[in-house]
Amino acid sequence: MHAERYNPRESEPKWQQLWESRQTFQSRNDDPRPKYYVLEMFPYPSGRIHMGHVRNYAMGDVVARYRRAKGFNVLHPMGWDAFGMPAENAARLNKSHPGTWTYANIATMRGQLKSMGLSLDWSREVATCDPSYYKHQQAMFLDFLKAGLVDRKKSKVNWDPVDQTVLANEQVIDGRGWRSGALVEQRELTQWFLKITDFSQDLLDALDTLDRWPEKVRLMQKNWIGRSEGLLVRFRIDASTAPAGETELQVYTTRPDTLFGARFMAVAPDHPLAAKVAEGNPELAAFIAECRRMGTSVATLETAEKRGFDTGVRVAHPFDPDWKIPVYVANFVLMEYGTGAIFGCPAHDQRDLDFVNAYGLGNVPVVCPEGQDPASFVVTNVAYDGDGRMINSRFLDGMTIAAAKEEVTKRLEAVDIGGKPQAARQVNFRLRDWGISRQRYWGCPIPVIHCETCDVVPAPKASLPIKLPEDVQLDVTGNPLDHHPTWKHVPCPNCGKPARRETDTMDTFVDSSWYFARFTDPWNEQNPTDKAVADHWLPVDQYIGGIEHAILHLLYSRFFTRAMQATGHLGLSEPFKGLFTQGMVVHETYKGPDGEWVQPSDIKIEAGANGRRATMLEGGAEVTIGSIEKMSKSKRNVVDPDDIIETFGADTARWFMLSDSPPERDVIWSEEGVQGASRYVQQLWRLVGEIAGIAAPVGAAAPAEMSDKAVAIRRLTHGHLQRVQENIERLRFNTAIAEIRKLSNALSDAIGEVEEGGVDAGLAFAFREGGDVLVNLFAPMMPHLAEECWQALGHSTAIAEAAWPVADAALATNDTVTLPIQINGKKRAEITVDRTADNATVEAAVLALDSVQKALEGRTPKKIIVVPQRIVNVVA
RNA sequence: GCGGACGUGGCGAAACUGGUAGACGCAAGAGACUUAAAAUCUCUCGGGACUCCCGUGCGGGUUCGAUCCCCGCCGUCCGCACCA
Repeated sequence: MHAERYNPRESEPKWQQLWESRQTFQSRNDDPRPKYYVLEMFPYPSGRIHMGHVRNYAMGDVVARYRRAKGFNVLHPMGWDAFGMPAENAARLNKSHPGTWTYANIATMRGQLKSMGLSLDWSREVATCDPSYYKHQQAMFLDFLKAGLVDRKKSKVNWDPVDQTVLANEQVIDGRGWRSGALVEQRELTQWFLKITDFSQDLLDALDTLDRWPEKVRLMQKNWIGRSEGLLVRFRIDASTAPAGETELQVYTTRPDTLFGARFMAVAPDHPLAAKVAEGNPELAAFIAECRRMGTSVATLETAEKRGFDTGVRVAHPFDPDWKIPVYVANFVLMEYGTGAIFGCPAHDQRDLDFVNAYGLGNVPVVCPEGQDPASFVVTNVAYDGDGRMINSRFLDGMTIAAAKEEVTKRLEAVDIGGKPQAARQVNFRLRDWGISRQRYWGCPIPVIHCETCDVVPAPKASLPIKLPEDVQLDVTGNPLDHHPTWKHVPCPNCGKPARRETDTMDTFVDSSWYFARFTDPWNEQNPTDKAVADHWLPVDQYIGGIEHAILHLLYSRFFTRAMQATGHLGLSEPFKGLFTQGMVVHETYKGPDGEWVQPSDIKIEAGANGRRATMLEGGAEVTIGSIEKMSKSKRNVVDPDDIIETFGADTARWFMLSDSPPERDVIWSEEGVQGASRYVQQLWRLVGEIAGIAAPVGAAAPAEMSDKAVAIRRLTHGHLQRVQENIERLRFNTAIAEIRKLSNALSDAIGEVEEGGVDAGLAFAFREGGDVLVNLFAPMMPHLAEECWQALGHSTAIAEAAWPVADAALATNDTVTLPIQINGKKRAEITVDRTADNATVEAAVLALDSVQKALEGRTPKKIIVVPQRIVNVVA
């Protein structure tokens, strides 16, 4: 007997157990069916899952279940991005071990994810903090080292004073650490680098092949890589002003055409020439020191005024040995980009203009906009960086910018100074190598040994994994590994003398740069991957995660895949074929009587014709409803997925997450919305019960004769089936859900109409088909309810193992179409014609209509436009 | 400053990228059932001077026809930011 209400609390665990016992979602590497790899960005085991996870994994699960039903061998794994600072902080607070905290969190969150009913292959679960995982990461580091993809160098690094560690450029957001939010300082340290810049050009070029990535992400990566084409120009230093041993100054420019507009040269405060001059010039030394102080944080740099210091050094203009140009040290020149030196052309560069205006150096425009009189064209406060013709530039005058660039380049390439041309074309990238050294305990140890005799020695592969010590003292300043009494002391693998281990660990972004490959063969003890297996599964067909990883994780993973290809671990260079970046989960904020943030579960909202009003559940005090913001602990506008699953069931939570907004946009979590979803769950349950009562038996053949009514139901069924399918494939979950609701509404209406008259064989068949299709359609979103309904409809196997229904194209389209008729662009009538009717027939039929003749008011149509199966427009 | 996206009812949105603007839902209102409430069911729901007209941020343009294409504004959000 069909129960009146569907009870998710009873049903959901029941079906989860069935799937688990039948290993429904385990995928085999030797399955001959076509593969489909669905992956959601794996979570950091922070303690509990949040609504963002629910949204992310609900989307991935729809794709996985849909593809499985479509006959693909689906890989849908889950793991844990388990190294990182929070574990260390928590362990220090609780006086325990980061691993204890991490594994406890993993256990909790695994349970939560399981309660969501996700179709995951848990047999492939990995945690990056496990030696069985990081062992392979260490092995790959050694492979990369051997292949020349690793560098160790002293460099200026971003130092996070709160986390007490180094950050990569990508991890500094607006001058602050991405995790701690602390103002980042600059420090000189010797660091390990992965040579991502070896692949700058390829990482840029291959963006064009990622046609299933969001345009926005591709553009962000393009800008981040920051390619520019320019010219390296050597300026001769005037001998009488040159510091000892200095003969030339090399600059990089993308505007060699503006060379005749040069007013000054500028070098970075860290430039060797600046240091040379400063040796005998205390004032300059002081200026450089001040620049360094200012430059400790990126944030202060942004607002700083342009300042400079004349070194007294003069260089000769490349095209005029008598033209001497002063060399400044300037605070706005970066040592890290180009050569750390520029030539300043103030008329056509805003920074240079600001600089000359501060120091009274003047400017000469050399590019004149089209239509401007060259004689009267002047630049005062706004530099001109647009197109135009060359002026005041001797042999370049009259040329376009492009022609002038080419001319200058050719001439200077032909000049020989000391056996080398005076200028060379050069491509520059903004992208820096990836500094991966972190001065933390809870990360993957870098597998090298420092020996006084042999210098840096790679750890032998047989010694891997180099495990973190269990007994660690975390309440020390600096790196706990470095402070460990014994861990770092090892004999040199080369000469056997006492040596010490590298105590820095790897950036946790290294861990997440290859986990997608590990999932393909997570049991492999010998190697990070089995190349053949990895090449079979990869690339990931659909990757889903937050936009916040547009650069960091996604760029690192693209690099890592290339590095793994270069070292023989993979046979491909792009890891993610399809990428989808989902929006955040946001929620209203509430403030109590004293202006304090109040959490949603503590208030009551009443809605009436005059709007909504909120009060405290306890005491009834007035609550102010505030703006809608990303769920965050600080604003207390969080909703716990556990509470929702407990109250409404996982299906309701999943359905609401998918239904309310387009997936790439933010979704507003609301109590009303969840209740709407919950109501729909019950509605479906009742509808399926009614259908089960009148439907033909499972597997019944279609009768030869069917009433119009039955055919109409079949048409609806197949039409909606086709559209839901299309929408899921395009990841348009919200519109897929709208189509499902249309089908259930239609079936419900149809039942209401036939009840009195009884059901003939045709109708019984149509309802059997409609009910089955309906349940299949919502099964990817609400898998537990679907199993229960599937059973209620008389099926004895699980719907999770059922094939997707096949849409009958003939039924999905009607024989006739109803066309709107416009008179002069305004809709005036409608006409129903045969789908295949030709334009002449349609025209005649339209003109024969009374309503059309009336609207024409006796005018003769000038033109009739018939767009087949769309519209008719009569122009009078 | 540079680059990009977006702007549609009270709200979330849809419109197969040039073809009936507002599907599907949320909220609200009216009614039915009920002693009552919840649940459920039915109806209304962009605006107006309501057989018609106006409406997709604003002002123009192209077109038989524009939410969609072009030009110019306004606003919101995001990314990068002395990158030479």
